[in-house]
Amino acid sequence: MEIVQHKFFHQKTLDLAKSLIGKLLVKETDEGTCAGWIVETEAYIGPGDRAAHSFGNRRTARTEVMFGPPGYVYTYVMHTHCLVNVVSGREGDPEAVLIRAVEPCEGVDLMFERRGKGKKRKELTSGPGKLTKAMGIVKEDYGRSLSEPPLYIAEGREPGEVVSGPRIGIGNSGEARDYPWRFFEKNNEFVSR
DNA sequence: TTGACGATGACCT
DNA sequence: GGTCATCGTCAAA
Repeated sequence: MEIVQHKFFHQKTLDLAKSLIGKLLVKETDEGTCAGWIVETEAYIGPGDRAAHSFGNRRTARTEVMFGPPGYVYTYVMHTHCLVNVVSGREGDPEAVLIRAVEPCEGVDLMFERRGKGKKRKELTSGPGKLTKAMGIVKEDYGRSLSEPPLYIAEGREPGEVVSGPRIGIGNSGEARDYPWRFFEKNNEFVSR
């Protein structure tokens, strides 16, 4: 598995969100290694994005990592689930890319064990909360570098056609709700919704 | 301290 | 399509 060059993270957040499609998200644990091709992402650009946790440069213990340099992990706990983001933007710019869905590549048996044997393959990683559970990504991964094990981004495959659209689940966020900042691989069955 | 509130998913009808 | 589980984070008291 070839880890991406660190400079890969040094591009505009919207470009990074699109570039991540087709890359591999890899997590190594004591139980084994899981990897999946990224098929769906969303960009969150703090300063002017009402839907982002870092809207208006709001800086708290939780959003702190987004103010640092790109290429680090921002995990967020939602109800009983955990969501994973890639920190983007220059140091001082609180931007991030949410990974919403991946297609299983390696460690599929382990994913079934974590998600439940009875599940369909398609149900394994077709959502932001599902993929973290399938791959064993936890809130303790907050702040890790994505350029080294146990959690990293690796070169993957050439994606099919990548299209964009409005983001999901951000309800009452003013104009930001309609920004086409969600990117996904067209006709891929692992894309959520 | 406390209370309100989700970038969701699973299960119900 | 609707409900609810259930918990960290944040801001106010």
